[in-house]
Formats: sequence, structure tokens, C-alpha cells
Amino acid sequence: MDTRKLKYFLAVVDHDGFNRAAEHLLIAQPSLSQTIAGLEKDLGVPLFHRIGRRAVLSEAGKELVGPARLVMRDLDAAQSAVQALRGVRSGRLDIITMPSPESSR
Amino acid sequence: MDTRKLKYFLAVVDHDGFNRAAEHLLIAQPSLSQTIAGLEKDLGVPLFHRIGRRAVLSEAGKELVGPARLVMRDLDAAQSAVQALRGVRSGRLDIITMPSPESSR
DNA sequence: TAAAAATACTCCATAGGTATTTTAT
DNA sequence: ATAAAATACCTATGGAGTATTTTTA
Repeated sequence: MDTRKLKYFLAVVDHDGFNRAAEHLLIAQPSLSQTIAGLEKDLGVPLFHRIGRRAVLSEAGKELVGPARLVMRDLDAAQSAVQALRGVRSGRLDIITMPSPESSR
Repeated sequence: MDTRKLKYFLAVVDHDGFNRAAEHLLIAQPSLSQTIAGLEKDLGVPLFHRIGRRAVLSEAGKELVGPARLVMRDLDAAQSAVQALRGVRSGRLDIITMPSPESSR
């Protein structure tokens, strides 16, 4: 289970179906099917019931929605926390000086 | 940026160094170096200053620690939310009955 | 010289793609 | 007949490994 899979899972939930979700994710539908299958395998639980040609959330799927959104939200926060510092260079600058001929006058 | 990379990042922080972290993660040190390099590339910011043969957190790195821990915690919560339902089968069971010869008596 | 991180490769797992099939509207 | 998801297969990216180099304590 990683964030990519959670993102795809939420896309299926939000766009109500694999085909529409795949469009929004800009990937092919079979790739999405595979990814969700992988997530279900990771968790050992089906996330959708395939009823007819429609996918509806299973009990486990319903439980996952909230926590998954939280993960994605906090991941964004992590991004932002770092991005706020972009361009801020930090480190050490060692400086050595030596007397110039002038200073000895 | 995904959770695998964040996990590795936190390992470097917690075990104070790439070598020790790699040991704890049960992966080879160069693999860890590559992964952190990838994360730094994802974020466009260095997370560690390589000072001598020691890696110390950069400013951006320091900012990332907290949010990263939060993401990992959320991810665990998501796992648990679903695992709580393991073994709970849900779905539909369609049942058809027909009168037996007995019932017609 | 020993210890820590980086670099240079090799290999394999998996993310993604295309084509096709299955199933229900 | 059409739309949605699954299945089968192929390719390429990147995650992990081993060997080696670089650097500094």
C-alpha cells in the first residue's frame, strides 16, 4: 500500500467508476484495474464489489476512504512544508582572510 | 514523493546516517543513497548536508521530519481501518425458492 | 587505515500500455 | 450494440543488488 495506490483508489471513488477515474488520472483503464487489484491484494480484502458492470464500494472500501484522504492531505502538507523553503540555500561558508600588504603599513 | 521514500528518509534521521539506516531497513546502503537522492530530486531541495562523512539534516530536511511522521502514522491508521474488517465478508446473496411438492399438499 | 557516503554498473519487479474478452444494459 | 471492467500480453522505468571509489576522521 503506497500513496499512488491510494490516490487511484480515491479517484475511482470520486469519479464513480474505473473508466472515468482512469481518464482523470490520465492512465489507461486496464492499468487502473491492475493497480486496484494490487491494493486489494496488499490489504487482503476487496475494496469494490463488481456488480454487473459497475463497481461499488465494499465495507472495507468504505472504511478506507476517510483514512486515505487523510494520508493524501498530509502528504500534500509535507510537500508544502518543504516547498516553502525552496530556494533557501543553507549550509556553511568557510572564510579565510589574510593581511594585505596595505594593512601592514 | 511516496511513502517508501518518506520511510527511508525517517530511517536516516532516526538512525543517524545512511549506513545504520540501511541496516535497519534491511537494504544495501547504495540503494538507500539512491532513494534519498530521488526524494531530493522530487522535492527540488537537498534534505541532508553531506559534511565530511556524516549526513546532517538541511533546513528543508528539518521541515520534512514532522509532516513525514504524520503521513506514516496516517498510513498505519488506514491499514488498521481496513484490517479491522478482515474476514468480514459482505456482498449480496440472491436466494430463490420454489414450492416443494410437499407444500402443495 | 577504517568508516561513511557516492558512483557505476547489472538485474528484476512492476507500472503502464495495447488488444481483446466478458458481461450486462 | 454499447459501455464497463477484466484478462492477456508486452515494454520500460526504477528499486535493489554487488563492486568500487572518494573522502575524512
